[in-house]
Amino acid sequence: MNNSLPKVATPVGPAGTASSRVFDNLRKDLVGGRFVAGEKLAINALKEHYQVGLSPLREALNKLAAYGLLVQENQRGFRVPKLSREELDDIAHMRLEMEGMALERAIANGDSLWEADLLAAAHRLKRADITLDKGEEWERLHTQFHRTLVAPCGSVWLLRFIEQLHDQFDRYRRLGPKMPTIRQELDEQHHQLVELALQRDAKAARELMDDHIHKSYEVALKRYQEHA
Amino acid sequence: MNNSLPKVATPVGPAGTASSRVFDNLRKDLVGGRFVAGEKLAINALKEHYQVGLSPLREALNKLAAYGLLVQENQRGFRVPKLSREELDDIAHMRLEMEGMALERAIANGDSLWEADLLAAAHRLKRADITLDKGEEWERLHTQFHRTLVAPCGSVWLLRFIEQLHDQFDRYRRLGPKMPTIRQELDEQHHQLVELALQRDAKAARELMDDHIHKSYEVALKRYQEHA
DNA sequence: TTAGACAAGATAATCGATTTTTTAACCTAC
DNA sequence: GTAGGTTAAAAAATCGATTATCTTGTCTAA
Repeated sequence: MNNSLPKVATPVGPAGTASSRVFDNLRKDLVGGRFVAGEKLAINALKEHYQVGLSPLREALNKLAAYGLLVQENQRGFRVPKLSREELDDIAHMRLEMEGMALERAIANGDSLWEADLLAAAHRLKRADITLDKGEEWERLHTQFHRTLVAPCGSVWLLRFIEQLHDQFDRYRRLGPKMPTIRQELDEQHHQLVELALQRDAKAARELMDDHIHKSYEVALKRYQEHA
Repeated sequence: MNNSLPKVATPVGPAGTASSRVFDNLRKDLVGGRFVAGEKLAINALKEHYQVGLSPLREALNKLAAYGLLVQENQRGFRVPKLSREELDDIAHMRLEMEGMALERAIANGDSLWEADLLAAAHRLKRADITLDKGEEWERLHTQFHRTLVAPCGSVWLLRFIEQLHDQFDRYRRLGPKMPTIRQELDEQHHQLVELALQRDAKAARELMDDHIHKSYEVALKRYQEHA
């Protein structure tokens, strides 16, 4: 086969449409706390910032509103949702229920490929942590680790909800700077979770997951309270 | 006060923006089965059908995609999601977990205003059924009843997920024509649910809710299997 | 025949400009 | 001073047209 002129290529292109690109970037920035909660978005400024036209930008904003990372009010644009203690409690509580459920099911269903993925994800996460990266890459790997952990739970909708809750939770967790002490503790738990998962100890794994979410919750709460 | 020239009025107008109007209509039509699963949407045809311009229509489509009632593929538009036995099972299973949880919490939290709302919602639903309405109104009241039942569960996110699951579930349930026999049975359960809720019998209520969802699931499954 | 190339038509995505609505500032009458 | 009203500016929503991409049918060469 002659490959002098690769037909379509773009095998790992930076995604197709302007709309999807700005959606990804906005989502990252909203979750990462680069907007202040309650703020009204200045669409023209966003247009410049993300270097897109009005139409793709508005389409991205609409998607984010349906996803819950923005609030849309008829005729008066888009806002970043407010933060509240009540909502943080709600999100954490839902994470407890849903990730616990998902983890138990994943441990029941996961095959050996899953075990390998899990070890790999945990290892990548640990290395990124050692590297003391600026954080963005650690966040990506952290998300990926938790995603992998529950991936074989067997429910597409459960995974979808969990992902949504993570994004919401991270709006609180990522309000402030890193807290090295507790972070170490949480990192330790990641590895323990892998071990328990490999041992197929669903009960212990769920208890540890509960504790993990509890500790994360305390971090998020502290940051929320210290925030303003 | 002189009311010769009512200034702004529109106190209960048919919603503000073209985008939100077409979103509501499309959502209703998608849930009600007026599109065939897997179908690719012809945007120009929709523009005519819903009498809107391209921009508000696309914004609505984007929101519906983020919500899960449409699938968006880069550069090739929007499709109605396929139906599958696996997904129906998933949705039903998630409904069991989440509505059960919500009902228990609602029974723990609900006040006397809730009791009144619940009785009212159940009564309206029963009357609509007697009227043998074309169905659209019954559907609205049915949704409203289930929403009321779990409303005071205390979790905004749980309610949000349940609503999303209902929309998805209804894509299956509303595939075919009504089934009067089983419908009667399900209607009966609505009233029993109210009774158990008023008695604050969380355990029995949850069991009945499980059964209710199971029966609905069987209806939906049958319709899915008979469908094509 | 059939895989690949090509062109024409259809559709999706985006842009630039217009229309509509809200917001803010100012004014006036009580 | 303050409620109500007017208007100018700003912002949101929408439109009409353009650009980019995909799809389909046809043709050619092996």
